[in-house]
Amino acid sequence: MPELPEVEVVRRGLAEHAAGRAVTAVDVFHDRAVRRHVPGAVDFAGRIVGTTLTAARRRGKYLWLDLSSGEAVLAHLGMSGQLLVQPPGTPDEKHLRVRFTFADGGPELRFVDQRTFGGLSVEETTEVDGATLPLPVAHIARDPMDPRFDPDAAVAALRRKRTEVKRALLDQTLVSGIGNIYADEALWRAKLHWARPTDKLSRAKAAELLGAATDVMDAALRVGGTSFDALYVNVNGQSGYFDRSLNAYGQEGEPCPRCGRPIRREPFMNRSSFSCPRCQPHPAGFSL
DNA sequence: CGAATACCCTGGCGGC
DNA sequence: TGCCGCCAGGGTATTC
Repeated sequence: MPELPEVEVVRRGLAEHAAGRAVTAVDVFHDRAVRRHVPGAVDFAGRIVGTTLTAARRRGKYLWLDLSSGEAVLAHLGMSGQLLVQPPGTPDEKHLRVRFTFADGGPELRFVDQRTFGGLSVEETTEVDGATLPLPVAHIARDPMDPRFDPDAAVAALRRKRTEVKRALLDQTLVSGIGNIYADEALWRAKLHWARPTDKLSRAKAAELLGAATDVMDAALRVGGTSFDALYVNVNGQSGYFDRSLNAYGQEGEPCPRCGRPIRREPFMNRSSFSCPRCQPHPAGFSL
């Protein structure tokens, strides 16, 4: 699933292959892909055609292309969204939702999304704490790769919560970019069980956890960055090659790389959480 | 008001 | 072999 490192790979691809190009046509093949664009698909296309894509930007898992009109095309990949750069004439992907065609006659930009949790919209931008953001992103916190990310403020925000630590890690208004995969990897590195109460974490432990999340996403970006080529803006919305480096996520029954005990899987928020029973013991009073 | 839950989707895959 | 049901899960609206 695309989390921060995967979305950053896509952003870099767009910066290289889409920025600076003038759009001559936008075709929407599935209305659900633009459902967040309230005025509808025709308005969506009309606001983009005739403009030039001027830059590719990102905050957390949100991605957007600045338009020469002053608006921005906002994208969220959801679970299965891809942005692909494809030569004209390439057969349509089975789940092709939106196609951008350019004045230079070069490669098309295609939004492909099997499960349609992702989508595109054209948005106005606003200033928030010195950053220019599309309106729906205004409430999203800076992510750990943001040059102006404030680790101390993030630690304080995390510890102010009255909830389980993994819920807080996934809360995009505290720190953005972390999803289920990197949350489990960060918790494993910090030797914390996902149900530990946030407000009982020491400042140092919370800082260690956020540092671990930052490190694991940095490592994933370095690996994911090697696996896209000129045609594909991203890596199929998957984790790139980083899945080979996962210590906990998806590793149920596999030995913990640190202590050898089999990794367990527990239900969490209608999905799964993976942890080591020895390195990440249940908090006091925990029961499933 | 903050926290927790429901819901939106589709296809791959395990099991029978 | 075919089909049923489970599972993946981020963000937002709704409920508690």
